[in-house]
Amino acid sequence: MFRLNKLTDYAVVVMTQMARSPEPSLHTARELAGGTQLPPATVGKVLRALLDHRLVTSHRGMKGGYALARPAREISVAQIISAFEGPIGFTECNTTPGCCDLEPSCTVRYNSGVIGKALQHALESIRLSDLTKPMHESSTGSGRTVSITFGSGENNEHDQHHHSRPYQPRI
Amino acid sequence: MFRLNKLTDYAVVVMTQMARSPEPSLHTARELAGGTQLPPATVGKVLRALLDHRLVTSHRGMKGGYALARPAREISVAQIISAFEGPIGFTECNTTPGCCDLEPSCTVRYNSGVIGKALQHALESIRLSDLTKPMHESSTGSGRTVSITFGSGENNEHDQHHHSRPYQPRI
DNA sequence: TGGAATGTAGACCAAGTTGGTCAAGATTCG
DNA sequence: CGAATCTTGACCAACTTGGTCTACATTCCA
Repeated sequence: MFRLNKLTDYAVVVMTQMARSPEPSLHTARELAGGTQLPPATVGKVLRALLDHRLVTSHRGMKGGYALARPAREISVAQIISAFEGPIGFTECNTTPGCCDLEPSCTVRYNSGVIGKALQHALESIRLSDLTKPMHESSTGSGRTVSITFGSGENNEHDQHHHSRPYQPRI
Repeated sequence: MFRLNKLTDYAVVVMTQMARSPEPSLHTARELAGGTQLPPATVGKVLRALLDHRLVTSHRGMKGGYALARPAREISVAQIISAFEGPIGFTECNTTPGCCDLEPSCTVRYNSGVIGKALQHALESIRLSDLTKPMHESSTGSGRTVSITFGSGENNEHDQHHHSRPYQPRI
């Protein structure tokens, strides 16, 4: 496997469904369930979790519903995944420090930490607005490229500057 | 989470431990358990699974043990992961075709398939020989870079050529 | 003001997965 | 033969997962 949980998958699908409408629009859980062919109760559960992590906003009452908390191009896939699965990391040791007590064999653990960070950066660069249209298949200049660099372990806050707009999405 | 199972993690650790010795060397399960601080029975289970997937070879008897099936730089992290977790993919739909019946909302699924393939290519480029020494932290030219390109969906067998030696490991 | 439509909260559970142990057997070496 | 090792498979407690259900709170509108 090495794949997302279903609920996380649903979260991406549901949020993408919301992102299809022009920006500030309300969607009821039932409407989103219909549009995504998912069980309404499960969609409700997903939306509640998204609300807890401030990825959507909610409005109660008869004309209530959910809306994206931010514009679609400012919501990354990594943010949705972390909301459901906690910090992105290859191994338990990468996310909960102290669980493996600095064994000498842990160059592996260290390196998988580097790999995990690289994956996270890649997922951080993919935005909700990228998912509403199928990604292009041409392998020429029209494709977007994400560079994953190994060996930049400690320079993360330096990279952080790019996170608000790392690549110009081509909608 | 979005992380590997423990057994998969153990597999990487155990195989890296084997890769530390000069190339064709035998290791008993007990010795590997000692070197990695893992329960011997669990290491045995891991090695059996690795054997099923032809990632190690075994020699029975009193002077028996396990050895890497190929040189360490020809074994990728992706191969180890797939052995334990099946095909690498973001969602169930990406790996078991037909489970989601071509819903119109499935541009998401298609795109997550593209993402999954990109992750797989990145993991394919990381070899066992890269894990025996800690990866360098310099962010200059000495770091290795893996380019993940979106939009190259159908060019996989073209990329396959690189898999036997995609990047010159710097041991 | 009341009722309908919506979100909110949490309990609940069947089914599956995970990580680990154990025991009995097969193979090889000396 | 006997010791050391791999081989096979059963086994299980603990946890996770996905999904449902019930009861309640809030808002809108007639």
